[in-house]
Amino acid sequence: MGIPNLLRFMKPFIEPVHIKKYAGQRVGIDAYSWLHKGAYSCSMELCMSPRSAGARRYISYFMHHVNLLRHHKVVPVVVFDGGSMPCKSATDEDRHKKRELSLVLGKEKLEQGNTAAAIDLFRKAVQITPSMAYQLIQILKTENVEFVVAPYEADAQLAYLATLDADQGGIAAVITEDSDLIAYGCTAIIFKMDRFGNGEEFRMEKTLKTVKDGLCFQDFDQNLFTGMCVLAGCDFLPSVPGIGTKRAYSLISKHKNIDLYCQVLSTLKLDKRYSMPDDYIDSFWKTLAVFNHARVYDVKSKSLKHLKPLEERYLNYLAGNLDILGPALAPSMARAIAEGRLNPVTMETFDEFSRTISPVEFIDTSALNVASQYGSQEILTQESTITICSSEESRDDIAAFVVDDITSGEQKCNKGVLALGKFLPQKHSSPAVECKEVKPKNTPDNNPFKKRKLPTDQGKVPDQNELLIDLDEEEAVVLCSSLSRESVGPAESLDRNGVSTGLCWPLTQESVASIPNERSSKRQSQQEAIRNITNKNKDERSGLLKFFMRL
DNA sequence: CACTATCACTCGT
DNA sequence: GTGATAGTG
Repeated sequence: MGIPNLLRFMKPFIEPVHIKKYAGQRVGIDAYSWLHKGAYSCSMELCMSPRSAGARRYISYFMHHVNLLRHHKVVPVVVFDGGSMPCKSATDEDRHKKRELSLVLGKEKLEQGNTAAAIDLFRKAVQITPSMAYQLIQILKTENVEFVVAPYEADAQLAYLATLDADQGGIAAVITEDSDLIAYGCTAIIFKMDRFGNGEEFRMEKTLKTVKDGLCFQDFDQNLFTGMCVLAGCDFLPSVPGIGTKRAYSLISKHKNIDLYCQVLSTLKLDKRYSMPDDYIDSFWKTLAVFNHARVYDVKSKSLKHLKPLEERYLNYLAGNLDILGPALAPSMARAIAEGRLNPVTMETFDEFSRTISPVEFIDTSALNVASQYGSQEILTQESTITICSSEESRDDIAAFVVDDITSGEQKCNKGVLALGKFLPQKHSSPAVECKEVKPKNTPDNNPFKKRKLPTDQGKVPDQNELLIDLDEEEAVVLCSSLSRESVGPAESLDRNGVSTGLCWPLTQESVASIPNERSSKRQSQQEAIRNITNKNKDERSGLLKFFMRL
């Protein structure tokens, strides 16, 4: 991914940094890198049962890092990838095939009972899908975290934002794992940020000024620097075999101050050592054009723009074939994509039924995930249905682990058990069967109106260890606020052996309060109305559903 | 000899 | 992503 070896090559110019350096400033986040790392923790679930609550742990991972930034008074701006670039399709396909292969092999290993090998393969098989991004976006919205979906590459969008002033929506730095940001000429990049906020910082101006370890970019400008990156090979264009970062650097160094690369390239072409594809020079120019002028979304004008204004020489060169910078999009489309309403890959609106995660769920998983580390019980939540897999205790004893334990740092299990009796669903005689019938056939089973798996569910042997509790949002909020104490700061989370696994952020009262209250009553009327329209035709139903879903 | 390509291994989750 | 090593000009 990115430019091979570039980070290693740039090591002399990369320094340790802590995120608090950016306190009070806006910092861009390459969503893909955190989504990918987060997906590591639930790769098996994502592969085998993507609709399960466990398959959403990546969201907790992501929000943990968002909260880390907010804790240090850094304003996160999350940037998602949009559509894929035409010129990258070869690389994309390649990766996709490898993932599918891993998935098949992983399933095989699982059948053979080799779980360890299966998990390993599932990790290689995880894909970050637009749907995963969409689900995260719903959480970001409720948490008031700014985000934007890039029309194409998130990297280009981030590099663009880094050129803007903060009051214009700009960002002071970018957090990513992708060295492409360097090629895009991003001014400040934080790589390898861990869960404590420590990372490694690259600054472009500094790099272009400093001489270190025999490396000198003083005669480089941004364009030369990007040219070097392209020569070394990137996702859009593989390098000429035998050329890596070092030779790319020395090639550009030798020809420095020569504003055209043609000489560099013709030297390369004449060099018998290397076999350069005939169309390499052509591709090189196009690739350089992408890194300089890729299409990005401009929040202010709510339309597409170029990363850097198009220079005339590119205009001539590309001969009107600007699609390689990302095909143009109508402003309305670009906006719908940027705001997360339109799937940038399929260009279809996201199915409203697939908005799966209510703020309630996030709160629960955030607080309870940590809590669950104190005991063997697994706590799953899904929508406002809170699933608690517990031991054989009676209903009233079913306990959510209380966050108090964690925040006080005590390593006790089940201390401060919260009796859930009062939240039990008796008053919701809301029959599961009715809800099930209302559900349109093609709706993903993770929609808010999905079947409620009750222990008494017909046709299914109830699992004695599984108890599902139906909460409406108001109740859930009460539950959550008692779980997450007021003004809880980051707390250390410990594993079963008492070893620190990092910090956690149970949501604060403030955060809980930010959930609009009217939602709960709306939701009740929703459910009621839905039940009443069981017999109406599908169109009418889906229209009504859509109406009620507009929260 | 310097460099790239490729492998196995590690980390965090 | 890193480090070790084999292969190359």
